[in-house]
Amino acid sequence: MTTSKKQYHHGDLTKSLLEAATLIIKEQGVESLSMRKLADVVGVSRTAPYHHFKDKNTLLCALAEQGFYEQKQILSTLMKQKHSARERFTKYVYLYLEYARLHNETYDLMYGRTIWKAGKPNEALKLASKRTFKTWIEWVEELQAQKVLTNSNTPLRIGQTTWASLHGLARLFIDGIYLEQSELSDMIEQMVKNLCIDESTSA
Amino acid sequence: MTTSKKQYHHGDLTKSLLEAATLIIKEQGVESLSMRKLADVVGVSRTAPYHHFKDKNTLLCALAEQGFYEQKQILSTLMKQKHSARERFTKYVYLYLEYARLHNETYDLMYGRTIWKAGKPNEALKLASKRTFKTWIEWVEELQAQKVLTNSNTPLRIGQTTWASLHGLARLFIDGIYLEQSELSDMIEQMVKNLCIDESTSA
DNA sequence: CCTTAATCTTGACACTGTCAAGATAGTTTT
DNA sequence: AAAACTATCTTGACAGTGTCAAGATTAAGG
Repeated sequence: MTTSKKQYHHGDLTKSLLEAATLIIKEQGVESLSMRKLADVVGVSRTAPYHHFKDKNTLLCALAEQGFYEQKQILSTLMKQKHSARERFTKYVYLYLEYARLHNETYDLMYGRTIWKAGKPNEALKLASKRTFKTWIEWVEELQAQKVLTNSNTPLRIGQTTWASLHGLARLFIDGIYLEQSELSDMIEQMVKNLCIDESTSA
Repeated sequence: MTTSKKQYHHGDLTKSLLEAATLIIKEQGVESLSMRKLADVVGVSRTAPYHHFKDKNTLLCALAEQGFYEQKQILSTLMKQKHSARERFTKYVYLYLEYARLHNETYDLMYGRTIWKAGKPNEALKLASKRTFKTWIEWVEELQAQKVLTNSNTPLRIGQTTWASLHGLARLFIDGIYLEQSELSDMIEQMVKNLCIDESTSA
């Protein structure tokens, strides 16, 4: 697909594998990604991928890792925007759910049990997730100072519970439990109301 | 295990399978439950279970279904208790997370993608989940009337978002992302604050 | 007692992850 | 340029999975 078919050496298999895997999970779901099919798609023998990823789990970790970079990017961008703090937070909630919806299979790898419970997360993955989380907590601290999020607890705790709420909403949608896509934005609005300090107080 | 070893007919295989499966997922996780191992544990040939459950998926649906009955039980019990509405709600949040923690593998089947996305949920399962959800929404309506939950939206919407928040917290714990069990009750308290109307208002 | 229906078993197939050993092709050293 | 080395890829194999088709065994009903 990438280069001519009959090369013994592929060129950059690692990269090709990640790209193909990303595409497969997006179109067919994580559960139908197999090392063998992946190898076949890339045009290489069944075990070739094992010279680039120790495990299937390691491959999945790499995919999840990418997701964390993207998500951290979203965060950083939003933190630096003009607009009011409250507007930016609201926008973030929208973006968070949009990310989850658009990259739902990656999202599942990032926060699902496939890696975090069953398989064991990579060191690289742990690091990436920690960094993203840290960025989030820093923003929460700002948002507390700006009277968008409550001050009734530490940034860590508020960050955890707020994120948990977003995560829950995301999961219900991407796991196919809330099906009505049309109700999503309504729920988001309500969620924001739950999470933020009453608007009249901050104004 | 249940009866003497050499019976050709097992007695009540359906029941034995469910019991054994429940035990296996509790001790080893859903992902390491296989039809063949299950059959072996119960002392029967590999394909015998297929005369009682069309699919592996169907078996899993049955397990999830049981979970919904238990959860509805918790709900109903709590709705009828004395105490103030707010106390009961707080208690429910604790119980919800306790259930998720104690039966984390069942919880995953109930609300996870294994069934709802990958496999297809049973009719029986859909019904059970709908009933439980309906009970929940009814209670939310009461709680709104009693000024515990906000009135700023319909019972359905408030029920959805509130539940999403609980679900998110539950998931982060059972999927092994928040690991500190000690922080749980602190998070629960904060979550309740987020979800409920300010205490001073309702008093 | 003999038929019928319920229940369970054996064999088989296609698929999975992964290991060990060998093949191939660039790279480096002599 | 020849030889040694190393990175990369392949073939073969094994144990495990879900599940189907066909046959064996036993309980229940007439």
